[in-house]
Amino acid sequence: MLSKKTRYAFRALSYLAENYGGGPVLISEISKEKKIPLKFLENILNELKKANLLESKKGKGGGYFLKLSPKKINLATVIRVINGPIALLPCVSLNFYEKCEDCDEEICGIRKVMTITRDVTLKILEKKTLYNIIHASV
Amino acid sequence: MLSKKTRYAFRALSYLAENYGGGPVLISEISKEKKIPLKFLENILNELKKANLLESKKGKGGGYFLKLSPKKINLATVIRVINGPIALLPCVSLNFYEKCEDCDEEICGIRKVMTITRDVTLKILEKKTLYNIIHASV
DNA sequence: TTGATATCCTACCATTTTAGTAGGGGAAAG
DNA sequence: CTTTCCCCTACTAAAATGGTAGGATATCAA
Repeated sequence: MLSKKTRYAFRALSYLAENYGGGPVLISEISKEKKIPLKFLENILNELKKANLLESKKGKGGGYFLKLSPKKINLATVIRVINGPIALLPCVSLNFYEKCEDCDEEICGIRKVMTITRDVTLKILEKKTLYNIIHASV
Repeated sequence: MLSKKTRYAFRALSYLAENYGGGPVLISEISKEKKIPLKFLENILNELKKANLLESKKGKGGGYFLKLSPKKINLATVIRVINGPIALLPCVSLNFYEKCEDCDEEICGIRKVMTITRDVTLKILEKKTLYNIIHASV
């Protein structure tokens, strides 16, 4: 399951996507509108910034805004930044790979299934973007 | 990601699947062969038993064995018993559903994507069984 | 019927992760 | 040079994870 933090991230990003092109948005505004604890949100937005999804501006008239168009930010990227691996096993993860002990990867049956699972999941999460989630009714 | 406990469960079940039809297998044997901490494994096998996947026999000649054929135990079931929900969000889970606050499910874009993701994942995990993972090379 | 064998059950515990909070520092605008 | 607002470090409570300990209970077999 995705952490609460990740769900907050999606909500915040949706809000920023809706305001894309409209200049910086205050943390406090997002916090209020999307009901996300302010200081926690501060943290989340900063991580997203470090991951190059957001940009920020300090001082008056400052705030956060999307660095890329909502169509160019896919859900897999967001999940990886805030939540971590998408694969169900470390030995199957593309971005967080870790070898598993006591297991021959060549013949491991679980690994094979989890690889397939990862692939179909990624096919969706990498294709769907912030644009898709704010225009879901279409 | 699946917990270590879930991975232990899969390893133990694979062993029991390989020994299917050969009578009860000792916890201590599985523990030794699959390098799983004994008391922790005890716990896991008991949960699987309560979920009707295993049967057990006490006393001499006792142990654990699969209640159903390896072809009838699918991976989704095992994951749900030991790990919990398969969906990425509670509001999208079939077996562990929980309503999310501040979200209209009818129009929630994230929910829509996560529903699709759940469906493709389940399609695989419900189809693949213990038989598949012990005969992966085929 | 008693002892050995093996699962069952309850409770505990250390470590890590999650979900925050607190408070000051530092850049930018005016 | 002050106000606004992001940036950064540190702390903390609660829950989840990954186990351990030890006795209760059922079964078999001599």
